[in-house]
Amino acid sequence: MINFKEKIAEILASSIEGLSIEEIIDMLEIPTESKMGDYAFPCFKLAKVLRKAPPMIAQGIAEKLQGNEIFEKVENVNAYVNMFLSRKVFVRELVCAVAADKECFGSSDIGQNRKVVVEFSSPNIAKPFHIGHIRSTVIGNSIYKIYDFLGYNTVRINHLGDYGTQFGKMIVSYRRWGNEEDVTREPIKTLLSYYVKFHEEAENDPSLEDEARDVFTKLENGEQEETRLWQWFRDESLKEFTRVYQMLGIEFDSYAGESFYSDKMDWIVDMLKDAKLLKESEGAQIVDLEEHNMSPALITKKDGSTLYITRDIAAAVYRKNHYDFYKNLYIVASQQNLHFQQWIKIIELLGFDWARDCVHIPFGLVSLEEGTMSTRHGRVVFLEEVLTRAVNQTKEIILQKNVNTDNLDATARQVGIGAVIFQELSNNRIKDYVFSWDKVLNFEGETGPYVQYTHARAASVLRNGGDSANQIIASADQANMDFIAGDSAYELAKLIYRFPEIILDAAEKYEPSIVTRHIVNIAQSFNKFYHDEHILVKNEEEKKAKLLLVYAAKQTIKNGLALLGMEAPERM
RNA sequence: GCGCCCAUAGCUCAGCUGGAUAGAGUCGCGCACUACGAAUGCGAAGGUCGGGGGUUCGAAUCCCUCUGGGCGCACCA
Repeated sequence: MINFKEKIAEILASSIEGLSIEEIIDMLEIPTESKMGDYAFPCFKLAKVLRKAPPMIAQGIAEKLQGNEIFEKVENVNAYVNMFLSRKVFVRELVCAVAADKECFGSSDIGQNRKVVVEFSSPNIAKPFHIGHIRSTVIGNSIYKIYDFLGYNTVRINHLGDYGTQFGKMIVSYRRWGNEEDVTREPIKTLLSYYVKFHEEAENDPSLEDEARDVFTKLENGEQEETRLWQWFRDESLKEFTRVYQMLGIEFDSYAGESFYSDKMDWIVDMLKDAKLLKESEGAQIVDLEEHNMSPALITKKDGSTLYITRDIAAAVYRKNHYDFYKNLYIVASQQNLHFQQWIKIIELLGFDWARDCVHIPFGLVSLEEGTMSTRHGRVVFLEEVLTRAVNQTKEIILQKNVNTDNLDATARQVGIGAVIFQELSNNRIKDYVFSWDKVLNFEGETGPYVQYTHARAASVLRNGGDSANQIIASADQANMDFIAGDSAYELAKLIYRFPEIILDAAEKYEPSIVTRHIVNIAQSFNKFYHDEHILVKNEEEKKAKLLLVYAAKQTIKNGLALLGMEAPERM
């Protein structure tokens, strides 16, 4: 597909002295309103260099550009050179590109197969998968999809919270108050109850905390009985997590969690020691980060057992050795900002220049109307329940609307779960939000079902279009673009055209919501086009051209949804 | 106390590497199903961009400061 921005920059470069094409590309803007053109070039900055008033400069440039065949019109308004592309040229380019690329439209080989490790989801074993976990899970999955689409060689890692003192607590609690049957029957709920029980009891009997730490140390030393219990808890928990991942359609390449690094702790501690970074303080081993304006990082406790920062350092070094990553991404809550700053700094102090390739991608807090979520106090909303309710509601709506779907259950799943995913990816990830049933079960306005509905509607038009859509797509270049050069068709085409650059932007900023917002815009624009113009007209030539644009919109929405981890039903 | 983040329409949010009259959705109001799917579309209404300084031809956007809120700061993860 022609890069019009680049092309315009080339043309401009020949009529402006002293500016490179790259500089011009940076300066080119898309005007706030389309009546001001498709691209605009502001001339204010040139005033000093050229020693002329900006409007004069703009006037001069506009005159030089006049008559170039890719422009329909070029005018000078308020020191801006406003450029209107030839609609026919533009729309032909776009529609043919989508027809040729299909499910690859928007993809790229910019990644050159370089390795990108994405760590996401990473729930704690033996705790329920609640609405707070959805963020890392869904954002991470989307970032993985985006990088994959851009030609990177991606690795998805679920860094399970399957280690640490909490397992000491769990084991202590199980031995005192638990039994095997309950765990087997309902693993997570039961294990959670042990965890809660532990904390209740520990309030009156602080020695339990020491006992738990002691048990964890045994676990870390590989004692048989502790290891067996831990392994059992882990296996049972993973079964439940897998069920949620299946509902969400999410997979991982590795479940190497914290425990995976347990035998690499000495290695890391020695490495830190050799680098003279370790210091003893109150019986613990720390890395002093004062000169980097951070509090010290605790590497080992006074009893010698490790902390999660030790395991994160080990994980990073292991991943560099094992994957030789180009980028190592962590989709983890913003509460852990300091933790990441600390260990990435330690990696740097160890002399590893790849510290800069480790990126913490934080996101905001989810809370409930009652307050912060707390597993211990039972203030949680289970993710599985959210997904199930969304699916059930979708089913009701479909039955109400009496639409013919091939498979009610499958469609309700795609739409209901899609609604939850879409909402999660609608806002900037850094924002905190309060979970609300009303909001998550609302399917009108800027929602997942709205975008999927638009896709299904476009699919319906294509089905009703007569000639097979494939035939029309195959001969895209022969279409008469006059029929899709009207205002609403052109606006739609422009949005679709920007899809590839939107994905690049989303990747660069690690921000899936950029994709989400854009496909909402495409859906809105499509619906407007749909209302403004009759598509299935008698005139075959006109109908074919319009169907091509419908196809382009449908395919782009589908590709966009896929990047969010959502499906695009043909009917709903 | 120190550090990081957030503040834009009644509500939820875009826009933030400076550019033209600050945009959506939602709530409420008024319209449109005898064209291809009304989970839709159209219209009107809704703003001291938290306050105050500064930089600039130009600031929601950059800098300083204040206010309000969130998160974090040693043996949890």
